[in-house]
Amino acid sequence: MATLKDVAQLAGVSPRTVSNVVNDQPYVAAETRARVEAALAALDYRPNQLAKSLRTGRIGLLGFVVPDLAQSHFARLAAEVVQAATARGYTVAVDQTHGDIERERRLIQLGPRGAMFDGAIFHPEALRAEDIEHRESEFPLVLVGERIAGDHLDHVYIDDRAAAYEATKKLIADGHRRIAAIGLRRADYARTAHLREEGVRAALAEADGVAAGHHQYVERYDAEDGYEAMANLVDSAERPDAVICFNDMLAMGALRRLHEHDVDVPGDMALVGFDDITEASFSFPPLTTVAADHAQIAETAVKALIGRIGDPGGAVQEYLVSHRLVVRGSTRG
Amino acid sequence: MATLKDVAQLAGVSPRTVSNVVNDQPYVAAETRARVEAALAALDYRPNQLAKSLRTGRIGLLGFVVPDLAQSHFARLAAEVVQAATARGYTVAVDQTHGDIERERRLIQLGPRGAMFDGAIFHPEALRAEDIEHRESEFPLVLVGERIAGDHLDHVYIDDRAAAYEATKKLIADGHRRIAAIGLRRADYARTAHLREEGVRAALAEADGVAAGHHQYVERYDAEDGYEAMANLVDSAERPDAVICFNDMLAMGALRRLHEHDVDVPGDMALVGFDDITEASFSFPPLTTVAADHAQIAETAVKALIGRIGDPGGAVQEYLVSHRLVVRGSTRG
DNA sequence: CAGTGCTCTTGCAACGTTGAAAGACAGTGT
DNA sequence: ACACTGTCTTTCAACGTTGCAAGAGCACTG
Repeated sequence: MATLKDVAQLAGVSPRTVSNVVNDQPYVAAETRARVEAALAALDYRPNQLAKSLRTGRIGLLGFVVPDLAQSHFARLAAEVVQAATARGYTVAVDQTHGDIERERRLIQLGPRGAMFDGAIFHPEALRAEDIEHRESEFPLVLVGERIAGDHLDHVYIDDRAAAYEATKKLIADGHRRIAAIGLRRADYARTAHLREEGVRAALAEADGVAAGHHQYVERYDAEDGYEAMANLVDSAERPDAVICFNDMLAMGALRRLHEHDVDVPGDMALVGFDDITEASFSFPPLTTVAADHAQIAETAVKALIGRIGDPGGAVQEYLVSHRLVVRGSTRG
Repeated sequence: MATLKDVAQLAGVSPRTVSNVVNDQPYVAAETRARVEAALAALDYRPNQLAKSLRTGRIGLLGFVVPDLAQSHFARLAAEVVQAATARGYTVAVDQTHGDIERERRLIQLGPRGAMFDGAIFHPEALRAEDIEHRESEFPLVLVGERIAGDHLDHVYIDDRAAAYEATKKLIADGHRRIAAIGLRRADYARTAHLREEGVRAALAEADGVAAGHHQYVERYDAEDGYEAMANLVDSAERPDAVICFNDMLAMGALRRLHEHDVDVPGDMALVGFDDITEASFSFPPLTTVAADHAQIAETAVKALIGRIGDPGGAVQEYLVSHRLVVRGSTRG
């Protein structure tokens, strides 16, 4: 692998001049530039990014850390983050925590992998507010997803309360009269779940003649949990005629249970999810769901992170990203 | 950020000794080690990976390059690759080509991002055999997916021909008598498609009284294409009673078309896909599909790549990974 | 008591790049 | 002839680490 020195020798100039040519500095004589460029081509010179980074302090690498890349919500986010980062000259390294709280704590403190990154975008799963409050590191970090950070870290989020409120309103408008939610959490750090719950309750409280079903608590947020939760509802004496699931995987599981019980969706029961994962549009019926704008989240997070890298001391910011209800076959209308 | 030098000064030893402590070298006196460790803790020393890499030549970073991370097949692969690489002390950087052939060509030659990686795992989309034959770079690269490399690059693949053969055999065994395929490609570089086609034809040729349906050519491999292709089959005079789609997204699109035409699956028509993406288990009915072992592919590719990094000149190898038919509701039996 | 071997520690240079600043040269004005 | 300006080029050191080789101290050997 040719270095600046090799090229310099071949072209008969100093390494510094070669560097100037490579980096398009002014004040290089046309004749010299030509000679150097010939040498560059002859040796097939490619700059050593490592050495460059060591010298300049900028690595051009962003971390993107999620619980599990295989979950389509995170995969789509990752795709958009890579896109947005690439457009700005950064490469993205991915890491998975699998919800391991120790790993997440370490990450918050150190940044991923001994901070071989300029900064990171992090979607925590198990982390709590207090973990973030005690953060000492200066490592540039932007949080996505759960809104647990208080005022301590930059954060990109959607208005979960409003989204749940709107989804519930729509079910009421469609004529449903008993509405349950699947996906509540008891733990007080599960902010997102609580906000969605609030939204649902607010909408129900405003409506006349609409009852709340037996809201279902779950441990994880996967299809299995949705399948189990729906078991409690489908044969209940007070079976709801509409159910809001706090993510799409829960809804997928719930839907499977409904199929097995020959419950017509949305005739007998309407179903709404959250996240708009790709599975949602291929279920039968396709799922009505609250879609955050993945591209906008990614774009915002990357921009925020790069801004933070450039200004480590600046004021912490929150970024609100829009959402919308994607109406498909699992609801009427 | 504290450096070896700072720690050395505080501990009253040379930087080299601190390095020895950090890297657990033998021949450090217990007393010295203790003093250095105290200093390390006091200054919260963390090694600069960049400097280390510059010196040692090993970066600890693997590239993983796919057409589009949002596609669940690639997302799952990515998740497993990250897992396997992490277990071996490597970090994974992800890049997307979106099927851009120029980008893929560049990648084959240079490695991603000016080779700021130790090596890369690459799932090409548009690349052809001749692009690889003319490769000059020594950059450690392992291919996954399309088997286009000939003997020029390490490659991890499944036996597509056998997989398609087995799937077709199963349909025949289930009593289907007219079997069509969706997903054929005209271009001669689309090896995977051709192999699957061969497998289907071989199984059909062996069977008595089983006809081939009108095999469908497609441009891309997405739901839209499957939806369109099925339009040609569903109302045809010679409607097949079973269809093999060369990936799951094609099958998803086909399934949607069947729903719209009120065709019972699998009663009136059975459906088989390839890849076992998560969507496949949540469609209605859930999709029977050929599943490659993602974990095994990832594990094999990472191992192969790390091996290649350690031995750039070694003989090129091919790795065959197992597959199996996941039988779900879209087929009988 | 020189020679040998063992443990522990250090100094130096190097990885490939760039920032800072000085040097070389030609042209211009006085 | 001299200072000054502007263009072009180079020198030097530094980023933080580790490989190499040598040095220091000590005990044991013959």
